[in-house]
Amino acid sequence: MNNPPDCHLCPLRDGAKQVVWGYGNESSELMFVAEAPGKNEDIKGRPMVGQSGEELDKYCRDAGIDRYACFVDNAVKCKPPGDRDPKPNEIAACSVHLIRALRQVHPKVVVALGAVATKWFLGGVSLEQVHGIPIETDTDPFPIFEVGPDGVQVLDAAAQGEEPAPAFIVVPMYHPAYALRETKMMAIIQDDFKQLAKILRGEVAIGGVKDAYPKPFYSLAPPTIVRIGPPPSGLVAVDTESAGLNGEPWCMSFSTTPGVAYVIRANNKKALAAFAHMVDDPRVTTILHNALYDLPVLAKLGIIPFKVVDTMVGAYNLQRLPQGLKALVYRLCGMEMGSYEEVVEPATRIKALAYLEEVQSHPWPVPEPVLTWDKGRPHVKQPQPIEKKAARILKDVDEKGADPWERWHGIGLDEGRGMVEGIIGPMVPGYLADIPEEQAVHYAARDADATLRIWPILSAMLKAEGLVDVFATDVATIPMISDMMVKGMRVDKPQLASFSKELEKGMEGLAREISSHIRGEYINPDSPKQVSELLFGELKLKPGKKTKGGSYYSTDDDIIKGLKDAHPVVAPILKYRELSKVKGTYADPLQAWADTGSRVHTTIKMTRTETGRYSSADPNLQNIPIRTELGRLVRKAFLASPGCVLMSMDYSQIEFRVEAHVSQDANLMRVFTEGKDLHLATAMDIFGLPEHKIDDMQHRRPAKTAGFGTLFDISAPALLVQLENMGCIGWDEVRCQQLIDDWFRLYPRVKEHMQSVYREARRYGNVRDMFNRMRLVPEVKSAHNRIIRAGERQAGNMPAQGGAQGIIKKAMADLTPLYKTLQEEGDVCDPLIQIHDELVWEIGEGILDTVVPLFAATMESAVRLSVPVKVEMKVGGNWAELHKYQGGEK
DNA sequence: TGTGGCGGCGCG
DNA sequence: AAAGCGCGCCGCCACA
Repeated sequence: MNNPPDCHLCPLRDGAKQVVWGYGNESSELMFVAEAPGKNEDIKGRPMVGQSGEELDKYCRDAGIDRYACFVDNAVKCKPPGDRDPKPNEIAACSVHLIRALRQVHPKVVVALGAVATKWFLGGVSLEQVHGIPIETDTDPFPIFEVGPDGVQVLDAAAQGEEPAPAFIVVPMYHPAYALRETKMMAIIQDDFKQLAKILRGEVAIGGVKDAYPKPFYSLAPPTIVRIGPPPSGLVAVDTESAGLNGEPWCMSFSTTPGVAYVIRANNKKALAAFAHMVDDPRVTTILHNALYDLPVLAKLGIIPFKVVDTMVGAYNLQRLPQGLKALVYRLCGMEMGSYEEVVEPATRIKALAYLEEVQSHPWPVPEPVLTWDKGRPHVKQPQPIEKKAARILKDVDEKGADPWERWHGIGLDEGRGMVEGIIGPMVPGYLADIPEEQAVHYAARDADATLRIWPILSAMLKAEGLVDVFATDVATIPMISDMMVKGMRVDKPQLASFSKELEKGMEGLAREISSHIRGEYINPDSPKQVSELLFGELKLKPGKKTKGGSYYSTDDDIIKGLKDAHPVVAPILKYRELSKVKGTYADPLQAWADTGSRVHTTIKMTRTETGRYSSADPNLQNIPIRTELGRLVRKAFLASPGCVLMSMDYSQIEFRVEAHVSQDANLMRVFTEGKDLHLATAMDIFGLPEHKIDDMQHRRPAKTAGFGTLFDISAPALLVQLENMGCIGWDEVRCQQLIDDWFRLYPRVKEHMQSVYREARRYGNVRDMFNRMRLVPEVKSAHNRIIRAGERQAGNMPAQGGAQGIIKKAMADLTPLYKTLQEEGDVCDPLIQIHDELVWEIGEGILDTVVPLFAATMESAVRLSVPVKVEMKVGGNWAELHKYQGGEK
């Protein structure tokens, strides 16, 4: 390669040790182009030789590709400082070198590793959409250039008498370095390398899947729609679009034939009624993409489908597909979709500007000064008046083309935006209603078309992967999950408000107490860094581990709890943290989340976790405090409605029961069939003591902790930390290791089962739980031991966590017709939230005697295991004070 | 001024 | 050498 001796085309060279030129076989048909050198590359002068280089090697080897027979280069040849992304001007300046390499090597296939390289070759495409898809470049994408004193000059190739650069195939991929951070991405990269091998063998169509219906027909539904009958296929894909402040439905769209879709406007009552009748039919399956969003909207339109499937859930079950409709349908059907934001953007912009003009033209109250912290000292800051902020945004829109919507929402609610929105209402985005109807109809219809087209493909993939039952179970829980979100949980707003005040007072007192212990210096107890400098710097206390970043010593609870006796400042710091957490995460936000009826509505995500669990967000109702007295005061503010009680149904020891079932360990199974307390029985056995000699702290708690640890493959040092934390005395690493060994000696098949799961993971790169739910563990095929071990632990935990989820999901499906029937009969029986092994309900007092035994029996018989399944039922007026249900209560 | 990573911590 | 699974959210702080 005729590289220049050095290069100063951009400022990056000044901070780099050397220019890292492309390297390798210059007559290779395959070339890799990554982003920029990192630390290792900068030292060694070769591209992709650090950790991500090793990762690249491994993926290549596993796919049968010889990386060392290839040419490897970067889009940018000098290491950016601090490993930041290279800037556009740096990339542009460095292009001359990449073009030279491409012309010299003239590869047939170029792998673009990462977003920067992909953008260089293909422009602004989404990697989520196009990764692994071979795309042909233009005939001669690379101009001849000349580097002169004025910079880079592009010359006309033909005029220079040069041959045009030969066309080649670009395969965009995620960068291995990204996979090292987000190890789940390894699955996608590994798949793409397998795909690359096929591309090299000429087995893959260039450009990906072709859109089979490039000229679709989308339209407002004709008047004859009122006579619509069930489609011959029994399949109808449906989507909804909302507009207006309260998310009022604007239309729904449907498709029963690929490439054809219709839109029914929300005001077309007759057509909606006809459609509602059509889908309320056992012969018709309604296909939705993200049913949890659409079902409540459809309900508002009077449409309650008889049978629903969800393509987003299908994509989730398959694990290696994008969940967004746009990327999904591009990859599966080659169909291109405009984004909603793009479609409504012009309207959003117009409305935002008008809003900001109004804000700017009013005088607003001067904001109160805010107390902040600056280098450990309190500091009073005078926030900018909100009308000034609005003016600033308008100016930036004019001068820099800023996005007015984004900028306004970048202002914190407590920075004036909340006040303004309280008075003139929030800024309203553009809706489909605000753009020309033809465009709106096209956009809305296309989603239904896309959903219909992906369904048969997903359906076949689910079948091929043995995931039909898993999918069916997930889909069967949709109605209950949807109801939970719509119903919400009742909170006592005044109680939360006064609690917050008390917490604030408490925090002030603690902050004073903390500062009284140090030499006139203030610290912000909310700052881990300042706390660390105080404890381990000024006070010279004995530090534990460093933080992950390594810049200072960790101050987490586990570490500094043990320092309470070493210095009196430690205790108030920990207490302050507890108060701060409760106030900032629960007491304050929950008030704000509550609707006018004092109910908080969470968003439950069915497609988020690796193990099949649900997650809850905005607000998260799955992590309301329970373990400390103070935290329970938050829980106490969750109330039952008048005439109702809260009911909690909790699977007892469900993960261990699942483990007993899947491992078939005789001892573990006996514990449960004989109805014993697992951890007590374990402690008696391990310590060789009769029950009356078992001490909780000395025996049962260690056995319990070790037991839970085995499900995660805990290490002896980690177990030691746990035990010491709980106040168990006399443990060391050796004894902890012994305890773990003893646990497994007592339940030997559990260990064998875990090891067989590791083998399964290493062999297939994925593991299945007892319901055949699949979890990918691409980590086991990493080049790095630490990551492989983490992958194995994740794999080992999947059968228990996934299995437990499978059981409660089946129970939820079984309970759905029961509670729906009660509701139809006029009773109050509402599911509120699922917390992994627990369901919380709001139940009319009068029907408790019916509901408790019926629901308990339903949950306990949802699946048949080799051991009994037990449920604990508790009721009460608030969520903190539940008691075992005895029956016969009022 | 706005953003994202990190430390820390709430739950199962 | 590091050595615990699964989540979401808060405040701080470095950085652009």
